[in-house]
Amino acid sequence: MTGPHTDKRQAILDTALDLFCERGFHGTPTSMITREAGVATGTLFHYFRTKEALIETLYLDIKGEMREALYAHIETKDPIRAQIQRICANYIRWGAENPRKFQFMEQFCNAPQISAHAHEEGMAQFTFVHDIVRRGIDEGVLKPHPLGLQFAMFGASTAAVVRLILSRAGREAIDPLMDEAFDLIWDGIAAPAADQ
Amino acid sequence: MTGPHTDKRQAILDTALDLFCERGFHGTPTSMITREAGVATGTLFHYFRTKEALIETLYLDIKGEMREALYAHIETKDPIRAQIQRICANYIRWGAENPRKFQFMEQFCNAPQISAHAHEEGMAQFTFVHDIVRRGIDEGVLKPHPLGLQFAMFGASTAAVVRLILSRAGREAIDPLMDEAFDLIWDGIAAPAADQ
DNA sequence: ATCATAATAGACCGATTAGTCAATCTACCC
DNA sequence: GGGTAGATTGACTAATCGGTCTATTATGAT
Repeated sequence: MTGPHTDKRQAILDTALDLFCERGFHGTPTSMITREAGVATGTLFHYFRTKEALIETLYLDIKGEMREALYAHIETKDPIRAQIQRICANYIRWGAENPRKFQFMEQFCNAPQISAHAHEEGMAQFTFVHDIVRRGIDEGVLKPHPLGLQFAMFGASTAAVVRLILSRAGREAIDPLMDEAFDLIWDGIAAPAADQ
Repeated sequence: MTGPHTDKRQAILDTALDLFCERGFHGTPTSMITREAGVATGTLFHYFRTKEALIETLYLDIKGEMREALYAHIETKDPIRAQIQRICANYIRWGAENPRKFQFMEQFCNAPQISAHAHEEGMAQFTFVHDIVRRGIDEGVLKPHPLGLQFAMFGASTAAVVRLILSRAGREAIDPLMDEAFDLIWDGIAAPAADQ
């Protein structure tokens, strides 16, 4: 799987991730990507038809990786609270361990440079979170507010915690902050009598 | 205040706001801005020294405007809960009524194209929110979590509500959603006994 | 009427861009 | 060793970019 083939392609993707984060899409010339990656300009366009195709591949790769991370150790049989806590912890840990990829998603998850089709495909990966929230509402564990509202607040709050952790960059352990954050989030979305 | 002077300068700012939102900073040529605004290239560089100066002016203008909106009808003597509800409502209404400006702030509030100095100056406008949250924690009305965590969650949740409203673009009244959203946010950050 | 200053215009310039292309290199099969 | 398909290269191009410059017009004070 790691031949001279995969190496250069991956070097281009890795370099592009860094540069797009730091300088934006149009702010990063393809010539800069290839120079930093140590390949020729032609090599980039051998693997990716256009610059847009490159960022779209990057976007879908990372979104898939993120989905895998969020989904880890989720047991459908567990109570809703435990499942949501798991997702929350998975998200925060993934973000803290992959700051570049987290930053990339924040910057480009609504960017016009990425086709609407890719945005849809990326979103579709997270229906399992939607389903869990819906079940929580149906079972009366979560407040009966609109699903979209609950989902949006849950996602936004968790992302905010990651941002906060990254801005303090390793100056404190993340585990206690993670638990405190879940308490805040849970109290917001859970029905009064149901939080254990 | 509205001479032929202010007109063209404002036309450039208005057009730049739209185009930067739709296409990003580097994705928007100055020539496109001037064409859409109906002025000559020279006129843009008469009012703004560089393209960066243009976006920085836009950024600080909007951030100031936003601060004014958030601060409206805040009475220091009111209870903390009422003040936070007011800010929350002000924010959501401003975002719903100024979708372009809201989108611009989301996209560029951490963008590298805007100087660190301008970012600082922009942030400094919102210390009054910080102060209210701190007072809430001191008085025991809000949970004793770290100020940064409380502040981040409050801001992120409110922004998420605006995003939700904008994505549904006028298909429902915003007032009920606004109240529901505040309930969620408040239950998350408030101390158990203190939500009234 | 005169003059100074600011507003406006758009042709123009050097630098930079995304993407091409013909040529070479590498790896592997027979 | 001969052949083939894919990987790799970097000089090259047509187009576009941010910004300059000079010229012209509008405004207003005296």
